Amino acid sequence: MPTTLNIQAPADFQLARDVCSYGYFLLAPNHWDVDQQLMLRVLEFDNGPSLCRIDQTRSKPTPNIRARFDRTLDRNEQKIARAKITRMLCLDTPHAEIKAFHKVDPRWKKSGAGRLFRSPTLFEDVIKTVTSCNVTWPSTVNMNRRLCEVCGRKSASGVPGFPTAKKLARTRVGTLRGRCRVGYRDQRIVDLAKLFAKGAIDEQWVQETGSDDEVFKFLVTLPGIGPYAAGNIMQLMGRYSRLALDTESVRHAKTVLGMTGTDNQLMKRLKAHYEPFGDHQFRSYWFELWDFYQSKAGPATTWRRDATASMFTAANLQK
DNA sequence: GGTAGACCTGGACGC
DNA sequence: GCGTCCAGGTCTACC
Repeated sequence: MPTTLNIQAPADFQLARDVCSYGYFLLAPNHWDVDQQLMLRVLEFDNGPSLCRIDQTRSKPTPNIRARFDRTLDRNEQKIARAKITRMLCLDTPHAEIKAFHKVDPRWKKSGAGRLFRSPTLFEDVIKTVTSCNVTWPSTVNMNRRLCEVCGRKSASGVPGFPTAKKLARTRVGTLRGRCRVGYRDQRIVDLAKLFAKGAIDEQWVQETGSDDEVFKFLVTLPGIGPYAAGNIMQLMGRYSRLALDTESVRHAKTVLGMTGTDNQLMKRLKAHYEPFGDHQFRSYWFELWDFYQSKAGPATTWRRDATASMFTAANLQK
């Protein structure tokens, strides 16, 4: 009998708002079902992947997350599934932390925004970040779809998941370039996968115990990870004290914040602008950017994965 | 420490 | 439909 898990969420958690809060919810193998307002994706286990449907029941006093799988999970798999879903949905971010953010930046108190969607594993977040560098959004969408189709294992339902570090560490660079169309990122992806697969990255230190400064310095030593990617990976680990500045930030500075100057000057002004938000500055920056996107394309909860590739071309954002 | 150029893909545009 | 241009972050070489 297929497994169903119930996971208690923090009192302020809202599935639609908190899933549709960061672009990775649109990248394969994630699939936001707009009509049913639920998340579908394959989760990876040692015994094989399983397609999971995640929705929310409004039980009291706190809402429940319901995860329905396409096969039976054993006890160990259930424990792993809970941990992965908790990471994706930031269920371990307590209401108190969100309230602290809203105290620093009250603009988001009414909507309750504060959690940012992420992947079930740090490895997937790192690879997704590499596929978002030096490329426009449609290419990022395609790279992730192809990585899953070419290298991911299929669940009982026939839907592929995201490839594991072990799998990508053994994948030929020619396959990544030729079939997944990742371009020059091929070798960097394999090198990163090898580091994760052999345990050369202390995930507990990176995610929990290291200081923000130490972790940032470490991340920029990894292949394919520069200052932007490191800042982005930091926020995906729940470390919001740094910005991840790219050309989108420059556009935001000009069009939304009304700043002027050269790109270098704008980067410095952006840092100064968000400095007062302290440990929450990435959140403040990101929800401003997210608001802009939603003003262009409607509520993120209505975005369909396959349509966003054309919605977020540079030309459309300039309009 | 700062800067220039290469890396690769795919969208936009002109013909 | 084809060819060309350009955007995008990281890395390396060079000053």
